[in-house]
Amino acid sequence: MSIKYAILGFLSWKSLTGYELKKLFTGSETLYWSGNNNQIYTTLAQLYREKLVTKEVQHQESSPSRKVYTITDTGLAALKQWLAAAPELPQLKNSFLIQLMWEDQLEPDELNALLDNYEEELRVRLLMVQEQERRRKASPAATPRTAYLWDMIGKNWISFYEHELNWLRQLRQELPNVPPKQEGSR
Amino acid sequence: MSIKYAILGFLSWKSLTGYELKKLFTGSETLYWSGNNNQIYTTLAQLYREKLVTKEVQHQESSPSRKVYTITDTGLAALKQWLAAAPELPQLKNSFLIQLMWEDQLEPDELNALLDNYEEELRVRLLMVQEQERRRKASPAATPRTAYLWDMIGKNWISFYEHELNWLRQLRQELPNVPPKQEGSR
DNA sequence: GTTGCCATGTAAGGTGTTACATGATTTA
DNA sequence: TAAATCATGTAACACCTTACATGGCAAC
Repeated sequence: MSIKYAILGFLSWKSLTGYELKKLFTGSETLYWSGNNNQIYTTLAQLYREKLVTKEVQHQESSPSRKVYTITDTGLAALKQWLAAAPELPQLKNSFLIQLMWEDQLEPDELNALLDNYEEELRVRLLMVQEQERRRKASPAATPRTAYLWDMIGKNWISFYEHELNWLRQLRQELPNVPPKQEGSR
Repeated sequence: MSIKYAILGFLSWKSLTGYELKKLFTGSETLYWSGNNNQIYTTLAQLYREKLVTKEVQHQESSPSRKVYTITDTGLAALKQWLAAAPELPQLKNSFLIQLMWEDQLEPDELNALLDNYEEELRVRLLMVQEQERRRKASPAATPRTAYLWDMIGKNWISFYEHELNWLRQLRQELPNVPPKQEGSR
């Protein structure tokens, strides 16, 4: 349940509304919930129940009242404890690799179309992440250390996709040299 | 819902029981459900309802009767369609990167302990995956092409963890040169 | 006039994990 | 005598996504 701590993290910098948090999540690869407002609003309600945040309701004539959330001392303590807690390993789910496992059952041109498709999607995503990074770097960071860490997080993502692309290119280069499938080899 | 097609994939090679499938899933990084028998048994029931597989019950005196599942022609067609379908991008969830986002709030020695911990876990996992690969390569593959593809899938995983380790080492090398956090910089 | 921004939420459904339940046989 | 293997499954819960619902205001 790291969305809880991601929210506390942002609130440790400054008080925010659910909507502002949603915008911060949107367009971040790392915060993979990416603007899923359901989880943001329900998690905020949960944090409020657990007294890790306080809520200030700002009534407005027009449309819903803004709810500004502020982290409590208990919240800060909970955040700090999580920050120091044993990290989990990354969780990578790549259904493309599952497809590849039985790719032998496809015709060469079908496979080629599949690989084209995957390569194209990877390239588009890489460009998106690079663009995101460029924009993020433009906004100032709290400390040089934070700036460095966020840069490294961005690099992690960029090189993840670059790496996947390189792997794919190697595969596409070598595959024609591998004896093709035998017909009726089921 | 790719577990459905992963099961059909295995059944396209030979008929299997739920228990045998469970063993095939266990210890595969790619098949990330890794021995979650709940999903295997429920998915098999679903595949049976959808007539993508047939079931042969083998009664045994002692303990539950084995249920051997066989793929149908409809099942083979469904599998082939999925194999040719547009691949999804990999989905990477790395809560360690989320922790890093606010690591500024930790003391240098706490951060160091965290990085130690992550590096160690990565190294252990890398060894596990390499060992898995070594064992998998020992068992014969259906076709040279399948062998090649499975090798590439293994390489993808190994280099994923190697890559993450390299990134971490770079971070640990550069971090001491970055000005430390300012006290009370909340 | 349609799109986008502000701002909150609910409902439903899909996916995934962990624990529980049973019980015989084999291996250490 | 304890454990692992064979073999099936259920229950509860956690997590995540998508769609729905409302409605004013500003910009193009």
